[in-house]
Amino acid sequence: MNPRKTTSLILRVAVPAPLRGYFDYLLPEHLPAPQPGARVRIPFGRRQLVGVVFKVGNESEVETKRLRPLTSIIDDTPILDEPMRELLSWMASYYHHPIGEVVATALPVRLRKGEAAERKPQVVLRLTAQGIECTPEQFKRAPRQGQMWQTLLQQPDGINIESLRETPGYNAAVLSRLESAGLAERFNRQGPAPASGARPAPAPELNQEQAAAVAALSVQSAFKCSLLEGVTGSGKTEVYLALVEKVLATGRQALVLVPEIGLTPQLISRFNQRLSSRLAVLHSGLNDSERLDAWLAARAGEAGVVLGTRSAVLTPLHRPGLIIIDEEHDASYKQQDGLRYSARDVAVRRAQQHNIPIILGSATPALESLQNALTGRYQHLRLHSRAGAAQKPVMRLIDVRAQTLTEGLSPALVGSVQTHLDAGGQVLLFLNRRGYAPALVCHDCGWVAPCDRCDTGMTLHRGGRHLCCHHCGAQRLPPRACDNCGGQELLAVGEGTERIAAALRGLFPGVPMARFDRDTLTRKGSMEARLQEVREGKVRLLVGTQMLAKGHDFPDLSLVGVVNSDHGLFSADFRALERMAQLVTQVAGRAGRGQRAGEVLLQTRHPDHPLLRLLISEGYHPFAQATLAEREASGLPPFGHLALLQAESPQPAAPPAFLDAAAQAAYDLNLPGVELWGPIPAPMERRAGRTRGHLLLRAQKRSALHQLLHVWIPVIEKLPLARRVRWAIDIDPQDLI
DNA sequence: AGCACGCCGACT
DNA sequence: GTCGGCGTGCTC
Repeated sequence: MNPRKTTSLILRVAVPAPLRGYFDYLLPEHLPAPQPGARVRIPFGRRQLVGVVFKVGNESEVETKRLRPLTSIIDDTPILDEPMRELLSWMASYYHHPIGEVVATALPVRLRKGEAAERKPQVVLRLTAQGIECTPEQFKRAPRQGQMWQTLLQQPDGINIESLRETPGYNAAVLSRLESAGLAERFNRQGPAPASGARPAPAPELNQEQAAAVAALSVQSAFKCSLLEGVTGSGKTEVYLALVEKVLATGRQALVLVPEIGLTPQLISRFNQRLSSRLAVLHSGLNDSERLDAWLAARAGEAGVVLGTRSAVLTPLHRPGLIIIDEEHDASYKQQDGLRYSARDVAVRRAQQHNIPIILGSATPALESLQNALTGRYQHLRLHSRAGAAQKPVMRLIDVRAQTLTEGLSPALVGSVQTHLDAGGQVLLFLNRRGYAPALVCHDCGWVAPCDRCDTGMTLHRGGRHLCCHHCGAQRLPPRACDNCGGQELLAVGEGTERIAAALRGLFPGVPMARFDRDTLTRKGSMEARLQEVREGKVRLLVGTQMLAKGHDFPDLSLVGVVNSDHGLFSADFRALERMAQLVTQVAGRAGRGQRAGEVLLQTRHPDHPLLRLLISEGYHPFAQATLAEREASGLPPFGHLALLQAESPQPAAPPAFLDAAAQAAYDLNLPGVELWGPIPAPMERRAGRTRGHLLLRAQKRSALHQLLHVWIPVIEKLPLARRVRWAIDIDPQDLI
């Protein structure tokens, strides 16, 4: 079709709808031409939506008479700059996702709704001249006013009312008394708070390896991807801080991404204390206006450092200078619904676009990243030694096959726990399974209490008095008798953290213990409080799931016991073993970070598994290299590329029918270089009342895969069966479940 | 996704 | 008689 030209301007707009492609609009004569990157209000069907202009021109594929005029222009300056628009269109084409939805995920909610891209004025309280001249004696009979006065006296530029509310001893009445006495006043401040003036804390001296890494990385200013592979405790964060410092000194910004679980108040305050520049923190706890504020501060360049989780990769930067991805292997960088992007991969693309260096850091790199480092595509830097006096922990396997277990614990493990407790150490037992027991089983016939809506059994909680499905959240009371044979003897089989904790209470009475899992840590901040108790030594025994595996420093922890190391050894998901090795290595890294030598014991029923043995005796890196060889032999990532078409529906017949039609459509396209694996039922076929199916696509060359997807997806979309299922395409899928 | 249109079952 | 069920079509 020939593009049609018109005399009036035509705007190509990304519209927030699950439809592929841009939509064109006419510019009404009374309006000035908006800049690319500006938001506009547009009529869409019977609705008014907020879209972003991507192109201003005079041609369209659509007949001019079918084009509608836009309603109004929201921004007179672009809200998304050119590199960001390019990144977003790259994401739309790479992840085969509608551009309008990609753009929407990059915008804070308030901007999505069309609100002005302005920082809301902050209400600030400061002392008046009269207030500054006060003396402590004047507050003798009003101690709470005195306390507030002291606080304000230390901040001559004033304190944001919002943050004042969170300071200890805040009281609205006290505040208004200071104001009515003319000692304090409120005013509105637009824009950034002046720098605190506090001097950053001095950097500790780097060891030789850290210094070498900093030296190697800080000479780069153009695009270069580096893998910083440093064992747990080797002090990667110090390397990051030194590099961020250097980037800040050149007047540029650093973007630092951390896993969801790693963005702790501890980490934030460490960055705050060590860096002179303002820090913008982006995490899930922010409300809409805080998020907009951080976003705008980053875009304006007021924040020198942007620290955030996955979605922070799309934060606009005024003068980008460096990107760091900490724990780059972490699964939380991959979004699992909607736009299924990998923040790590998007970050690499972004660094390339800005022509700036990017650093991927991990003790247990993803095999994809490791392979890139081994082939020389990435610069490979390694930190072998632990910082300070810490030593490498000793790892051993415990064969539990011929042992009598007490609630899943072997005599050898229990004995070691006792030894370490006697020696004054702390002990952590790790088990990646919460609840009391993973199954309720009939002693007579072997029936397992199932979830009604999923193909799985229910987990027992509260000492066995409650059943809960970990996949759909369904809850009910345990049956009194077997549904199958009526047998009265129902047994709790297997162990969860709750049961291990109960067992330890019996085995080590009087030893203070804490359990860390989603069931015991519901409130925000309760994790921090409990961790503080651990650091103070008030807790000697720790039981927990993977939320304990990462990032936390426990100087007195001397023994880590992995209750069950066999998760992932024989899984349907080819990545399960890699993830298990990462988790085991991470949790093992908690031991022996202080002066004590650490010991790590892993209970297993497969002590002869070659890769498990390799991991225990040689460590993660040799394990990863051996696993890479296996992947190469089978053509799996990183030696081949995958895309996954998923479908689900409450009607069991719909997903396979749709996937069959989709597979047929792919064969009909007759494009070479792509293998179709399936359709097959998903490993857990029914989940939350929906039946799920998979069609996996594999190609040796990424380009072949994307060529197929490019023509195939528009065909799938129009399949009549597509309306009967919920379907999604996942590029570079992480979880095949 | 939304939203409207359109054609068949049980009810104020 | 109509209120409303969800199949189908459309959005520059």
